[in-house]
Order: sequence, then structure tokens, then C-alpha cells
Amino acid sequence: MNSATISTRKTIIFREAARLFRTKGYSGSTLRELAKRAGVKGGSIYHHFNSKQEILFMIMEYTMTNLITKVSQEIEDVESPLEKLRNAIRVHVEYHTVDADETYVADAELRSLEVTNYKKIVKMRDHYEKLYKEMLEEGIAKGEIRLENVTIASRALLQMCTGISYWYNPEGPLTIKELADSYVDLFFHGVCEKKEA
Amino acid sequence: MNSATISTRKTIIFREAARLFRTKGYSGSTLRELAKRAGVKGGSIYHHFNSKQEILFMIMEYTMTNLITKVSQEIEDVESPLEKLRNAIRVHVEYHTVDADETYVADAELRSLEVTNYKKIVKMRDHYEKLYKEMLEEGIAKGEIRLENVTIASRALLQMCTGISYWYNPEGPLTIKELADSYVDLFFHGVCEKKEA
Amino acid sequence: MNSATISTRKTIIFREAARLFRTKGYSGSTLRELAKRAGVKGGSIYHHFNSKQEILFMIMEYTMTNLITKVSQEIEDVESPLEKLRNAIRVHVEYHTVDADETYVADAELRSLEVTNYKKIVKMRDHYEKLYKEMLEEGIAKGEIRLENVTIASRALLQMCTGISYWYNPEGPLTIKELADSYVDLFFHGVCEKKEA
Amino acid sequence: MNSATISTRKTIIFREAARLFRTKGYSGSTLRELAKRAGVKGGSIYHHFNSKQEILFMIMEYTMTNLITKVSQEIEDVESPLEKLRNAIRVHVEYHTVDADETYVADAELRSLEVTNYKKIVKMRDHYEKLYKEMLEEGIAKGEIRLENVTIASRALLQMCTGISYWYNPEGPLTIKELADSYVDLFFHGVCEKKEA
DNA sequence: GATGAATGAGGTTTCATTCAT
DNA sequence: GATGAATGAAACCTCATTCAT
Repeated sequence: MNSATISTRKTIIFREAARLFRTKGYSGSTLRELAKRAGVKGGSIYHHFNSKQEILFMIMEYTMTNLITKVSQEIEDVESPLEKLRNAIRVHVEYHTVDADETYVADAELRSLEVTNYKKIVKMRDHYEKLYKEMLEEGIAKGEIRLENVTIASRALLQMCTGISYWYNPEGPLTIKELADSYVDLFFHGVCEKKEA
Repeated sequence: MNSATISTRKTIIFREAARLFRTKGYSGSTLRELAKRAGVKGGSIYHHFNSKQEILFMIMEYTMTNLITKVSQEIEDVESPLEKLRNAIRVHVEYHTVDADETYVADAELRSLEVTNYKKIVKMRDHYEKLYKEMLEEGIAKGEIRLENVTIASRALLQMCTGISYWYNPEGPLTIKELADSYVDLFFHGVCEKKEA
Repeated sequence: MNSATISTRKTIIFREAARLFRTKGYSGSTLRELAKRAGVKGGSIYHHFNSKQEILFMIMEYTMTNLITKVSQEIEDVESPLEKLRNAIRVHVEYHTVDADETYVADAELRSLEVTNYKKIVKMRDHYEKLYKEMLEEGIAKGEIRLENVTIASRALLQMCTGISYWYNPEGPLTIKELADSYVDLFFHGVCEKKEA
Repeated sequence: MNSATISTRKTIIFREAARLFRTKGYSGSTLRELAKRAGVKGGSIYHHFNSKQEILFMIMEYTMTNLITKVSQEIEDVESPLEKLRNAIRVHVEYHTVDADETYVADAELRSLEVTNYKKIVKMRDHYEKLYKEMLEEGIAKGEIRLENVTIASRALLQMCTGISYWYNPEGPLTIKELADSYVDLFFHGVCEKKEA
């Protein structure tokens, strides 16, 4: 689903679903309301999707695929681990402000997935998390990063950055670039003025 | 509701509700299942709570009250802003591992609150967030903290620490103390070895 | 149940039940609300009555007994059929303003009775209606009343007079006596100025 | 809802609802039974009506509209007040035997209406009652009617005539015309043979 | 492709009633 | 006599899904 170019009915439903699921949660959303928002009547959704669950799954799969692809591309040819991390954070933040609905849903609705779908998405999540762990480990190996627990750190980083889609307002004063820079700075150097806090 | 001492039927329902809401979400949870888990029959829940919504609200109110009280006490007589922050983070982390179900729900189900309840809880959240902003601002004023945007930083901190209740397993290898220390270290100093990353 | 003298808890429940059933109907009334109005807690009602249905039945039986007794006494030693009718209407109207709740319920809730109770009350109703039919027939026999259909007339009369308990306000301008006189006049002479309308 | 011509599922539900509400009262009726009587399964009713309350309201609104329209038309071009009254009573009686279920419900279930609906129907009732009061007043003005209290008389008349829908059996011996004539006669001349009763 | 009607399973809630205290 | 907790049946209503048109 290339949301940039084609805007068929299916795309509209997809996007409205993300928006609706974000607002009311998957269980709290009804297909009737989705239909209304998408400008169709009740059962028409079933011409495009086989079930409510399928819509959710496609949103999450689409989002995870995008995240993995974008971040992978961005760090592919970079040498420095810190440079990689900086790029990754920037792309992550950016994407969480552009497709804020989809990323919010992908983050919040894991528990609403049926078991088969759940496994698929968890696998993608692990893959994505692994990208960060590898960057951190590489940084440690090269002496650029000091860290006790890579798992905690990568989770903390992702949690903190993913949270952006919970509150970011594209019409607010902050540009995406400033936001990304703030997060990079925070994660790299913390808030203390001196080392011995 | 003092969950440590009394364990009436109401307390049991309360706790099972937190556990259930955490697992399946508020909308995805049914009172039938809650009743079964709490060991009562269907309608008996309504002797203790007026509605499903009320249970949710009580969980969130209880959690926010606890968080505000605990953190306030912990920073009350402390001089150094960094010491305050360290204590606050420790209490926050600790509480998110002790009442993990309740804190998870309090974090994730804001959107499931009806408008009146929503306003009350948001007010408490703002209060709680303000505690952190004030610590950060005090730290900046005293030259112990360098920071561009206090709002972003406090949100990032809370998001990152709150995330603990999403994955922490009390039977895993990490002690709460180690966990708290890791988060303090991360937020204070970041991951970079040197300043010029 | 002598409502004039004793006022035990049972009497209070009885009266509040009539008031409640009148306002919300039998099916629309709950024992919890009745309990609250009567100043007791939930299940205490069952110390005085065996079931909700029993309360209803007692209200209706009490009312019909009263009506039959009062009217019978009032016409017992009277010669003239018209005088009898006048007295009966007066008593009927009077009682429908005094025990307005009970009479309203007795009139409106026949359908809420279970089959055994239903039969008993219908028998009393028929008895009561028969009193009026007999007065009318006696009046016809003595040439004081002209009428085509005694059943229709007695029903019309009772319907019209019973309706009082639907709207009569004891604090309004009309006295009970004026009201009764109006109904007697209406039923005796109609509204036409001349005979050939 | 033109019950004479179209007979869609919605119309069927509407009519069965009137019949059911009449038999068991609004509160005493269940949508399950209504569904069964209308030949649909449970929730299907909600494709045609938004709630049980809406069905009740529609029955009452439909009935009051019909009554007002029919009576208004019938008296519109008539000169004599008594002739008007005669026509009005005839139409009223007729309609209460034709749509006996609906008129019964409209009469008996005022108290089951929610506040907004209640106000609307009471307004229509007042309008209808006013038609009768005006006829009576006009008759008094022209010297054709003698009457002390127009309100009492119009209420007594309506109560007495409306009562028909409580017992009229279309398969019984009485034709509608005879019935109407009896009521007109009763209300016009009363039952007394002579004036001085 | 779209729609409106229908379904049936299940959701939250209510309520008469029972019973140990 | 009174109470508060508990029950279970049933109430109204919702909703994902199907299907004939």
C-alpha cells in the first residue's frame, strides 16, 4: 500500500482505520464507524478486507515493514556506530510524526492481534529492536559507547522515541528536525552537566 | 483501597480488573471474565462498583494518587535537584514493577475514560509531570543540568521509565534496584563515551 | 390493613408501593427503590411480603374490598335508584381522591397480576361493576332512567369517574364535593340544553 | 407510517409492538418477544428503530397525530357545536376501535416516556383536549350546552370514550356505529328520564 | 463494487430473590 | 427485624459478519 500515490477506497479505509484505532483502540472501534468515516456503508468494507482483524494486521505489518526498511537503508553504508544511531533515531522520530496514527497503533495494539498475526508482528519487532542492539554493541566494541545493559538501553530508547506519536502535534511549534535532535542529544549525553552526578 | 492490608472481595475484583485490563485492554475485557477471575458470579460485581467504567477510573485514580504521593514524599526534604531526580526515578521504577498492572493500565487506557473522568485523571497526570519539570528546571537554575527543552525531556524520561511496566518480569534476572540505577544512569549521562559525539 | 390507625413498617411499605407503582408502573418499579422510599434496606421487604407480586395483589385487593364495602354501605338502605347512584358516584369519586395511588394502581395494573391473583381481582371488579348495573337496571324498571345498553353505560360511568385519580390534585381549586357533584350532574343530564340535540 | 398501504418489516414491528405493549405494558414487554412476534431475530429490530423507547414514542406520536388530524378534519366545516361534538366523538370512538392497540398504548404509557418525548406527547395531548374544550365553549356561547366546568367535562368525555379501547372486541355484537351513538347520547343527555333528578 | 437487511453471539447492566450474620 | 453480599436469569443493546439485490 503506497499511501503517497494511489488513494483508492481501500487506501482511505486503511488510513481511517489507523486514525480510528488510535483514537478508540481496536476493541473500542466499530466497523460501522470506520465505514462512516471512510464514506461507505456498512458491509462494503468487506470488499476490501476480509475482517476487522485483517485491517489491524495490515496496519501493523505495513508500519513495521516501513520502519525496518527505512532504518536499514539509513544505516546501511554508514561507518560510525554513533552516526548510525543518530540516523536511525532521526528516521524513527520522523516516521512517528508522519504516519503517527499507524505507528501509534502498531505500538499499542499488539495485544489485539490473533495468535498467528501476533507471532508475525513480534518477529518484526524483534528484528527492529535488534537493529538498535547491534548498533549499541558495535558502539561498545569500538569504544564509543559505554553501557551496562544493551537490552534495557535499546528498549528505553525506543520507548522514549515511540512515545512521540502519543503527543506530537504537527501544527505545534516544534519541527520534526528539532525534535529528533533533542532525542539524539538526550540519549547520547543525558542531562547532567558533569560526569559525577 | 489499601492493597497491602485488606483483601476483601472488592479488593480482589479491583486487582483482577487491573490484571485483565492490562492483558486485553479495557474495551477488550468483559465483566463476565472479570467475575470469573475474581471468583464471583456475573452481576455480583455491581455490588462493589457501579459500572465497568468506574472500575477503570478507580484503578487510574488510585495509581496516580500513589505516584504523586510517593514521589512527592521522596523529594520533599532533599536539597540537590539531581538527588531529587534520582529518588523520583527510583520510586517511579519501583512502583511500576510493584503495581505493574495498575500502572500499565493507568498509562494505556486514558482514552477509555469518559469525559468527566478523563479530565480528572489528566489533571493528576499534569500534576505528576510538573513535579519532574520542576526538578529539571531547578537543576538547570543551579547549573547541574543542561537541557534545551524541559517538556520534551520530562516526557521522554517518563515514557522511558513507564515502559518498564510493559515488559518487566519480577521473576527475571534483573532486580528492581539495578533497573532503577540503569535508568538513572541513562538519563543522567547518556550512552556516549565522550562529549563530542 | 387499616391505613388510618396503625403505621407500621409494613404499612409504610404498602403505601410507598402504591405511590411507586402509580408513578412508574409495576414492571417499571424496582424493589430497591421501594425499599429506599420506605426507609429500609434491600431485602428487608421480604420480612413483610413474600414477593413483589404479593404487594401488588394486596394493594388491589385492599382497594377493591374498600370500594365494594363503601359503595354497598352507602346504597344499602336507600330507596330511590337515582339517589343510590348519586351516593355511589360520590363515594367512588371521594375514594379515588383519598387513596388516589391505590385506586390508580388497582385500575391500571390488572395486567400485571399473575393468573390466580388476576382471577380473584377480576371477580371483585365484576362484583363492583354489577352494583352499578343493578342500580341502572332498577332505575330503568322504575322509569327513572332511560338507557339502551346498561353495560356500556356502567363502563362509561366508571371509566369517567376512575379517570379522576389520573389527574386530581388535592391542592388544586376543586373540592372533592364539587367534583362529585359535577360527575353526577354530567352522568344524569348530559351537556345538552334541550332534549332534541 | 401509513399502516393501511405499506407493510414492510418496520410496519410489522410497529404494529406488533403496539399489540405487545398493550398486553404487557411497556416495561413488561421484552424486545425478544417483540422480535419473535414480528418474525425476526433479536437484534434485527435495531435496524428499524434505535431503541425500545423510540418504538413507544413513534406509536404515541403516530396515534396523536392521527387523532388530531382526523378530528380536526371532521369538525372543520361544521357550523353547529353539537354537530361538531357528535362528529368528533364518532371519529374518536371509531379510531379507538380500529387502531385499538395503538390508542390504548398512547393512553396508558405516558409515564413510560423519557422526558423529551414526554413533553412532545403531552403537548399533542393538550392540543387534542383543547379541540374538545373549544367545542364545548362554543356550544355554551351559543346556548346549546349548559356546563359548569369545561375542563372536567372534556376530561370525563375523553376518559369515557378512550376507555373503549380497553374492552372493545371487534368480533362482539356491537357495531362501531352503535357504540359511537351510545356515547354521544350518553354525553348529550345523560341517563335521567326527567330533568329534576 | 456497493448496499441494507438480517443474524447470532455476546456485552453491560438490572433485578427479584435468598441467606448468613 | 434488618442488612449486605451474592446469585442467576434475563433485559436492552451492540457489533462483526453474511448475503440477496
